[in-house]
Amino acid sequence: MRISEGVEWALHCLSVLAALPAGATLPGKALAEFHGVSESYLLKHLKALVGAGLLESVPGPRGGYRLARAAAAITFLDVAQAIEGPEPAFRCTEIRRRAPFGAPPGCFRAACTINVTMLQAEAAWREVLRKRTIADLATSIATLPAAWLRDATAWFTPHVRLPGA
Amino acid sequence: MRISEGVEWALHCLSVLAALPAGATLPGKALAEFHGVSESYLLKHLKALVGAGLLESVPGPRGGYRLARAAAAITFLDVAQAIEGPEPAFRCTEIRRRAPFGAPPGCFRAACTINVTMLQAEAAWREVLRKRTIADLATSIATLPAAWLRDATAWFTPHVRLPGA
DNA sequence: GGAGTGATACTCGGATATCTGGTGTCCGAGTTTTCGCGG
DNA sequence: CCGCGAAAACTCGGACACCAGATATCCGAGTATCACTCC
Repeated sequence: MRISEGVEWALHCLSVLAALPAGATLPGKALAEFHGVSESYLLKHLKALVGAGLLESVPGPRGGYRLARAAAAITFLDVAQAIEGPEPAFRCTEIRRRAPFGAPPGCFRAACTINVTMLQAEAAWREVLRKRTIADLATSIATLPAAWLRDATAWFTPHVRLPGA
Repeated sequence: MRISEGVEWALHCLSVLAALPAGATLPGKALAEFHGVSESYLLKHLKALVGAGLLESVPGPRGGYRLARAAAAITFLDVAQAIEGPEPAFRCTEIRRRAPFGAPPGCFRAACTINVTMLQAEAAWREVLRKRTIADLATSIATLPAAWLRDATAWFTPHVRLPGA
């Protein structure tokens, strides 16, 4: 079991976008350079976020990405499912039905206990992620040293495209 | 994110072994045939369970596998970690440190909130699996139709090796 | 000086390679059984 | 009839291919900007 690092990238990018003025866009190139990752590959993940309705993309010069809705309305679960897909991690293949002798009809009408348990565990996992939003990340970023926040703001400013300008 | 189907196979095999008389062994060939899966590949997973201390293997004719401890003392979590490995599914790569401008020393002393949250979600996942044991599977199997249980017992009997015999 | 127009530069989007890890298979090491032989 | 021993059969264990999905990259479509020309 392994979670794609695209989830980590997406969460960091969303936290950056949440710190921008309302409506402002930031190109993927800036996001990639800031995080020290491949721009081309990051775009692949950002595209998934656009498809999931978490981001909006603006084409052309002065374009980029911006949040599609309020940061408080974007949960970690939304991001994880946008990147990893909605399917559960555990998929029951019903091997109990493959016994070499026949089974009476309706024998396995009840759901497989193994499957039920694994899905319960995943539900607990999702429940934790559903309670955390991108807005929570913004508050935690505010606790970083003021010097770093100033440097970060200075670095981002030339790349930010304000809506009215 | 995807859980190896080896976890499903292992859980089903353990539930079968838990239904045998105490100390009896069952060869991997019978387990594979019963579940309709590749014997060679199943052995790979059973070997992992032996390495994790959940199963004991007996070599030679009249050999096979048996539980290393009581079914009630083997949790779903033990099985999942034996197959998937102990590492967390989410691995923080600390991309926040890669900003193109320097960071003051000790700037990121606090743990990354993203990492903390993802690990909390995994902890919730593990907590559910820690509460379920192989013994729980045995009780759920008892609810299957009596006809099927009789057929299953009849099919397994020639393959079971009792400890004293 | 202002409007129109073309070229330009920059953006995202999709199609295409590469690579790691799970999946599947094979052959070898070890042990118990079994059969044959001798006493 | 009983004990001994070698061969055989069956088991697990580890090493070797194969394949799907994640990773990484490149090129093309689209749009706002900018410069230039003309009125």
